[in-house]
Amino acid sequence: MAPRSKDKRKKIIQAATKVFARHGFYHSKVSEIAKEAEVADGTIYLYFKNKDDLLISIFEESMDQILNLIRGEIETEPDPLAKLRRLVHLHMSMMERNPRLAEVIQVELRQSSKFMKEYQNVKFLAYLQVIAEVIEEGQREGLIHKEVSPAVFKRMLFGALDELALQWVLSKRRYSLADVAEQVTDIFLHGIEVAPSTRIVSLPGVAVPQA
Amino acid sequence: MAPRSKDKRKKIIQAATKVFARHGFYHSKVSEIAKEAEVADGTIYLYFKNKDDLLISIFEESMDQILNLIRGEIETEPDPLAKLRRLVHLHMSMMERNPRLAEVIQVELRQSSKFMKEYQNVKFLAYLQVIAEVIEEGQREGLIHKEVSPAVFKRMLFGALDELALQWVLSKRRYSLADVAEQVTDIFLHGIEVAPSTRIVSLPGVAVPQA
Amino acid sequence: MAPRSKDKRKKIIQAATKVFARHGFYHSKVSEIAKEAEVADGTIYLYFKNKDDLLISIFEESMDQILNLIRGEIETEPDPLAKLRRLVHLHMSMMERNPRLAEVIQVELRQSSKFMKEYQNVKFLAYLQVIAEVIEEGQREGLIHKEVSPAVFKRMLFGALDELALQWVLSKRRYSLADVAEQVTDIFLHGIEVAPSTRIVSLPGVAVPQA
Amino acid sequence: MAPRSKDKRKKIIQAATKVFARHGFYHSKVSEIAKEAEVADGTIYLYFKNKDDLLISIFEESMDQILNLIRGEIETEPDPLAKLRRLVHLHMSMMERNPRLAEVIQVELRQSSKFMKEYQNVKFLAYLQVIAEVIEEGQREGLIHKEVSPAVFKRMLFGALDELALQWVLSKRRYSLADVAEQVTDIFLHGIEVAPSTRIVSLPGVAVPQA
DNA sequence: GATGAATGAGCATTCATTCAT
DNA sequence: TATGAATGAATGCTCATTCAT
Repeated sequence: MAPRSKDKRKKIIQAATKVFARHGFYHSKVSEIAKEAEVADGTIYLYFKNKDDLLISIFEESMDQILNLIRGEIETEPDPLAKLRRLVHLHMSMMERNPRLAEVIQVELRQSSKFMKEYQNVKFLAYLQVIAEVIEEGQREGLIHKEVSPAVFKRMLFGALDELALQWVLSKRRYSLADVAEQVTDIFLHGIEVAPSTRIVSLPGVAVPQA
Repeated sequence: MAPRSKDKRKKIIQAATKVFARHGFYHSKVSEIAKEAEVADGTIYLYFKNKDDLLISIFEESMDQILNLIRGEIETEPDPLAKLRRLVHLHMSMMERNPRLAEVIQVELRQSSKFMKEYQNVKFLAYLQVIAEVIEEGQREGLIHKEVSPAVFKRMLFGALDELALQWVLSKRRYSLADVAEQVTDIFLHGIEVAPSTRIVSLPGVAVPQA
Repeated sequence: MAPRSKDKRKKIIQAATKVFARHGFYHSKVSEIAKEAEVADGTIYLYFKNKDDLLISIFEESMDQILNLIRGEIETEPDPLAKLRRLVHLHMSMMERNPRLAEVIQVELRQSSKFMKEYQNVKFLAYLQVIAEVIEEGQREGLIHKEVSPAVFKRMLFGALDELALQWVLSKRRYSLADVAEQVTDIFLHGIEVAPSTRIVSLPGVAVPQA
Repeated sequence: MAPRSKDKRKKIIQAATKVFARHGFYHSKVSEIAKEAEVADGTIYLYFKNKDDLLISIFEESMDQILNLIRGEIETEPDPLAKLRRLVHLHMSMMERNPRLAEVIQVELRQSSKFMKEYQNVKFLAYLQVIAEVIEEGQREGLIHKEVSPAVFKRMLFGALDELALQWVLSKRRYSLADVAEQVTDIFLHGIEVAPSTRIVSLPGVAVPQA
């Protein structure tokens, strides 16, 4: 029952990621995944319960890796604000380095969230929790406003990153996601509003110095 | 097109929204939509090219409505910041009032953006453009930082709203989205960081006044 | 939902009977049945729930016909013994006239009795019941021994007829089943034992008159 | 073949009998048989050509045993009629002692007779032949009517026994087959008809002595 | 001999779409 | 316009069998 090799499982996961990214989950054929992985159709079923399980496994294992990487990396940052900046940067650069995985996660996660309603996406929730914890830490240290709800913020941030990564994927990755990451952090940390005290009213016909 | 026909088309759109929300696009059967709309299976093909076209039409028409509503409503607001606040609020309350439509847009939009890569989702882009224009207006008026890229911001904001609405849909709508809208605006407008000048270091054992 | 024609259903039943007789239930392909019936594969599923249902329907409808025929025919017979003789004859001649149906019933009934354990084969039981009732009638009229259990006898008779019909089917129907029917009735009615009183002991070397 | 191998073959046969009885031939998996026999899947193919061969072997070997047993046992009986009675009794008690084997023979034999049309079921034919020989012997001795065709009778008897045993198996073996055996012999030996000379007409209102 | 991971042919069933009425 | 019976292409999954170890 225990399949012979770890390699084969990995090859199937990689092939499935590739194929799902190419055609989308529903339009992907198990036989194409098998061909891509250079195994027989039936072999896939030695490692995965069914096609759905394959998709779920891609998520779980990717999320697990991302989670571990991020947890390790942000630990070394000096304060919660720096951690947040680092987290955003890591998220985007991981997507940038694994565009096919990005595509699957971006495009299929929503779809799957439907058929995985019962399935508790533990890994994904853990990922969001990392964000929430950084916020809470920042609040305890007086660096982040107490009014900010960690539960709302974690989803806002993820949603923003997710949408930007999707756009990047769909645009055929023609620009740098890392640059985008900077802007995201700036906006979330400072907001977009010019503070009223420093505001300079722009009057028509009058040249104004730019901030 | 006779008025009678307009009704039928509308009934089909509504039935499809209901059914797509219930089962997701791929698991929805045309025959079930027909039954729900109280028309024959074949009748659907008199109004829509195929199943995909049905999904696209739901988007287009909903987006159109949302777009028109938002454009009209924000026009009356005094300044770009108020417009932004109003836009966020409208987005969320529309979702709140049309949960089934919300579900289709939230859950199926991503999926569809994949299989409809060629199809340019004009209405959706127009919606994003409204956001960008408000930002540009704010920047011209000196109310919004010049460094903020409207192109990036519009997707960040949409992504954040989208994710929060999805969460709300999946949570079976147990809380108020309108309340969430407030928090979103606050964070985007003010950021989450406590300004260094006003920062109060929290020292153990020393009671500190809260901001 | 209600399919257009009675004819189509009948054609499918006949095609299935043919194909099941040719290859056996498990080796028959739905697509071959469809081809034989000159309908599309999917059409079969408008009339039958699935492949099993097709087999069950063949049984039910055949049994129903046989049952009705037999009930009508034996009614006209003067006494229970004549009814029994007629019943056996009818059973065999029906098989003889519908060899393919015979093959399905003979060969697949047993197999199916396995997967139809839950399914109560009402028609078959009704058929057996007809036999039992004739026996009971004969016992009331003093024509049949009281010790004979109708419940046992009905299965004995059916088993005997069934086995003989099977053999006839498998032998490529090279002899007359009607003739066999006569022998069956004789044996069941008179037994095989020569009554002791009329017994003539056969002595070696002594010619004995044959009965 | 080493003694060790004989054991393994036997274990496989027994496991297969068990599994076939449980699920029927077509729904039984070779892997389940292997598990039941505590051998590897591949091992089965060292002893049997394929799954069909496994079924055939069960028949052949069981029939062989039954045949030898019956031949030995009936030899000691004084006359053909006693031999017949004994044969029926032995058949039923063997089934009663090996219900799983009974199930396979009863339920799967028919099915198999189909897909094994080429395969001549020599052992089964030999079994039937034993019956025929007893009849012929009885006819030579003047104990059995000359008109009875041994070829027809052997199948009638087998069919009756088979059907009764099947019914017993399907009824979850809730009654004694040995008792049934008695009735079968009585009916076949004496018939069911009350001899006209001894017939007592049952008149309403008149008490009649029961035979 | 024994193993069990790997193979891949095989097939029932679904459902979007058509078209005769 | 409207119908809905008929179509038939499309595919996930099973499991008997093989063969390298």
